[in-house]
Amino acid sequence: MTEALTDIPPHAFNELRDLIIEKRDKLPRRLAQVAAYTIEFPDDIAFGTVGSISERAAVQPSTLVRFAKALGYSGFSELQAVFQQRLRDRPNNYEARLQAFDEHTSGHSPAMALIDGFSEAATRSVERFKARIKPEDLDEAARILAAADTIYLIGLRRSYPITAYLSYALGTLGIKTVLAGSPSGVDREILSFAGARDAALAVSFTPYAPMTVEYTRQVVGQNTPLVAITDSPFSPLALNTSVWFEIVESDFEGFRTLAAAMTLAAALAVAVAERRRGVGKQNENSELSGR
Amino acid sequence: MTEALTDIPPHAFNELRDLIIEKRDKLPRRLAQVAAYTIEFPDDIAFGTVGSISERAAVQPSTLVRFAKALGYSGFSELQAVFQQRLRDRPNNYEARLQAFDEHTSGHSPAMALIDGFSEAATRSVERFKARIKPEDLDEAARILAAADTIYLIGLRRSYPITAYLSYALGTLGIKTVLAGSPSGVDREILSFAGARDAALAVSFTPYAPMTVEYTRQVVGQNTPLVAITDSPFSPLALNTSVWFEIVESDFEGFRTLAAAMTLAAALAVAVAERRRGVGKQNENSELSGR
DNA sequence: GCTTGTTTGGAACTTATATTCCATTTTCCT
DNA sequence: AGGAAAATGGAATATAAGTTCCAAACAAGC
Repeated sequence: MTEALTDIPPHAFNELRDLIIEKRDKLPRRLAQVAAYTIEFPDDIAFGTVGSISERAAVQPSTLVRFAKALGYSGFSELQAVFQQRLRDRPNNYEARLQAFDEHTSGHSPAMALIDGFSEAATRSVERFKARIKPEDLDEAARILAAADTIYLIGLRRSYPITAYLSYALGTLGIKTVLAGSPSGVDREILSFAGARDAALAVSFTPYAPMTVEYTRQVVGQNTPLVAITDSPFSPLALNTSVWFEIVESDFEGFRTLAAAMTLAAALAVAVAERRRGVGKQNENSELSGR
Repeated sequence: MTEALTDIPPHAFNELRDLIIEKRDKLPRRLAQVAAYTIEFPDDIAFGTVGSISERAAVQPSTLVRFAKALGYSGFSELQAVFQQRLRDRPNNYEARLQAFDEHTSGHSPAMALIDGFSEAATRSVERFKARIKPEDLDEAARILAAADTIYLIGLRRSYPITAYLSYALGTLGIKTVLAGSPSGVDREILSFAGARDAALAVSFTPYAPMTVEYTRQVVGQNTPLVAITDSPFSPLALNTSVWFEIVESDFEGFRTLAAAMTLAAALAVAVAERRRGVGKQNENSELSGR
């Protein structure tokens, strides 16, 4: 019988492709025929039905199922999901054409230079952040914040959008936050309520806003655990801090974006929520179930 | 019965997209909802089943069939074929695919999975934004905002960090702004001062905060020029707007980042500042230069 | 050339998918 | 407000799909 020849079949298209090419010679005639067809017309595998594909590949429908099983999948649908995943969320024809259009109509305009510059700065910032972050820091920060009764968010000026976003994101996740630094301006009184059972998250970049530093000292003095997001190990926020993240944003024309800090904020919010929810379910990557 | 409104439905995705956008306003509520979903998640239409799509779009399966028929197709499958065709026979940007898969399979710890996921979402958002933006829109927006006496910034909830950032960035560039949507909450009175010589910038994403829509109507009613940042041509902000930007942020585990919107905000701030400086130099006795 | 194990074709079966239909709700007009 | 028309939700139905099964064909070893 044509049993599964593989332990775990690949999820990624590239691996599957390599597997098919490698197995090709060892497969019986009809299955090899299918293998060739899948390599030559991957789009057809992604969109067709067992009936339509088998017709075009000149085999029986059952042969397609056998082929999938020979590769270790439970059936044809599972194999097909890999071919579909390859086409999802990719830049498509429509967008590619738009892009081409934009590039040759006004690729050199001053406006486009700004867009390009800031886009590149954002992408670089995010990439560097990803490369440098220590996952255990994220875990630790999530632990601290998840254990907090209330999370006090401290951020002024350029950092304020970050804390504002965290306030929103954590709020939608059902986590209580207090946002300092808003134009209302009664921050010190608000922060005086922070205690050991709460936690604070402070964000500040060079040049550090004196208020942020002062507020941070205050809450630390009240024995409130602190998580900091800043841009240098020498930042005043990095001292007396339970855990801190270093975020260095690339700049363009002297302006720094917030892309990396925002990315960290989003990840942090979800990490906290997941931890609160208990260990919850692991992120199942079973988005492949379609059809 | 919802009869076919069209003679022959389009075969090409671009035509279909235009048709949907055009028809959108004339369609009943649920069908309009489907219209918005098809524009926002075309890949899902291409690959999903009636059941899965209807679930994610929060409508009944029958509504999808009705939608297809309202557009002139014989059924949903015929409509779906157009969405599939769009993804077929694409140019082989094989490198991009390889890269995407490598990134997708990298992270191992749950924390790193979050970082990777949001980083990828941020990068994708920025790339897509860069590909789709029309530089002349940026020029036009900069012209409007540079000519303004005061710039009124309207953004609530998820959009608030964007306007908060703009408030900071424009402020450091010496441009007068008023930020609505802050927790202080006296927005309507503040916005009532906006006039024809000012300008407003509104930011809102699905689900549109009713307050944002209301504020926007108010300032437009006061003849204040409006620049909007939103996520769909169907957004209430895209109507009655001098110029608007479409920002579609990729999501990860249902959470959207702000990377693309922030990038646009940064570019916009600098573009406005540059234009002001330029105008000031060119005609020094201009009434616009004063501030 | 016979036997054994594998492969293949095609029909039967089972699952799930798209579509239709109808009762109910909502909207719009008088 | 009252009534007609349109729209909606949800179950029922018909269709199509994927999968399994078995007999026939084939290949390999004795």
